[in-house]
Amino acid sequence: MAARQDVQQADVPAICKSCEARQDGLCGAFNARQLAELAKASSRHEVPAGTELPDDGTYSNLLSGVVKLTRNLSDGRQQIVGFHFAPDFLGRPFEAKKPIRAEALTNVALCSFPRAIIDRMANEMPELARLLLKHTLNELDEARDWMAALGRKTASEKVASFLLMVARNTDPAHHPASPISFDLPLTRTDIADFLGLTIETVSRELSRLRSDGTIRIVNKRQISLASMAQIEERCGD
Amino acid sequence: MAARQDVQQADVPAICKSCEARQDGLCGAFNARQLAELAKASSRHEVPAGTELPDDGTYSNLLSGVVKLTRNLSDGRQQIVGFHFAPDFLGRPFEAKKPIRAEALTNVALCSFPRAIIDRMANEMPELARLLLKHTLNELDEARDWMAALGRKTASEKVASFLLMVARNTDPAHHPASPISFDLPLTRTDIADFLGLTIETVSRELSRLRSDGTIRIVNKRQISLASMAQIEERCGD
DNA sequence: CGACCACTTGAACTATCTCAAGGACCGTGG
DNA sequence: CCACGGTCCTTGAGATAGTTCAAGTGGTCG
Repeated sequence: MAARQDVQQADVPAICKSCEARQDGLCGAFNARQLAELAKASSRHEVPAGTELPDDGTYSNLLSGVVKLTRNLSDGRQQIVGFHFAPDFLGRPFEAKKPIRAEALTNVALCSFPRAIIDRMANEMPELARLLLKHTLNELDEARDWMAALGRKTASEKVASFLLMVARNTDPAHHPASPISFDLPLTRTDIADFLGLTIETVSRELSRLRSDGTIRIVNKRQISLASMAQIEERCGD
Repeated sequence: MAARQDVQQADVPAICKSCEARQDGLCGAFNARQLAELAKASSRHEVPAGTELPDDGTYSNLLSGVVKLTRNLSDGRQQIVGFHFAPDFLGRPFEAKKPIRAEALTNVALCSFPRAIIDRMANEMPELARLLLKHTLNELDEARDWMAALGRKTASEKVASFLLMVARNTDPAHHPASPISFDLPLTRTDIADFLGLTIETVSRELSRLRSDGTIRIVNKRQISLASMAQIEERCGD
């Protein structure tokens, strides 16, 4: 077993060897042979912040950066319905009935595959199908968490919950009692569009959390928290 | 091809023959042999309105009735994060991180299977895995639609959108221009918990839609619409 | 330096909530 | 049959969280 692992390891394509997505992302499901096949069809590219990522039927590993997903009402009101942080996986087998736009919030690096390859592999590999399902269920759970936040939390709880989410994505293994600081990959407008608030309210609530001593605002985009646990108390759930 | 279909048809378990879920629900993916295997392990039962459906590791087809899914904040605030209408499919392979409660809103009939059987079949049948994924993606799209509604719609648009959703689930094939009437399977409290409003606001907005002439309130729980198209205009999207 | 952009802060406004009262319906028990 | 209490819903009046409008700060870039 250990030996077989080693052999496989040796055959892993060079481009995949250092790739984060092999551990936590989609590619963890593949063996060396499958990775080699995928690597042949994959293409790596980087896109600058602000670029819209067209829904062109490819699947991608998000190697670095942050992507937002938005739904728009007809008169221009906007709601961010989700984020992708590295090493998430983007793309889906079936079209959404109402369009959802994906846009890079930061510079983003992607490793993309044609849809057909993943779809075929999902047919052949139950564990890949299972992984895709698990991934989608996670997104569903997150969407439902935010439904509860949007429907039932106060502005202050929404902002705290948002900061906690970013902190968790910055360092998933962070100790709950120790301080942490991170850059917000979003403008106030994006935060407002995510939390269902106005930018003024977001700004005011951030100021309030600062005067509370719950957060420090280092540099508009850079926040530091005394601890995850402390902000968690403000989230209302 | 037609002949083979007939042979399969003949072997379909009696209990499945008249079942709605065979057409639109999960069981459409199975052939007669598979249905026979499933039917042996399945159990049909009915539960009265108000019953909590425990997350006991079974999967179920919802044969009739309506189920709500709720998330609660610690201080008792409640948000409904989704509904299941017949012939939806309930149950999931992986635990949610935060608990979600399912409760029957009306009397409900279920056809349940042990998780292990479905999970095994999903491993053996790529088209079942695909159906489960498609189903989950649909739920995700719906959750995101409601995120946009909760975050960005006015109270009046929320109520209109809710009525439209119920109307669509009552008769998915309904002509957009012709009148339709239906029973609300929810109390005002449930509607409020879904839309992130108070019951008073829900009541007032319903009254307003009635004086607008957009809806008729026949009997508190029974609503009739002049047309789907008309209510659609009030939804804001 | 000046213009611009993202952000903050203040003050007035408003959509929605809260609190309170009353109506309609329903089952229960006399 | 009616009286009773309970639940669900409606409506009104006042309170408030969050918005809107407006002014001002600070940083960045040409």
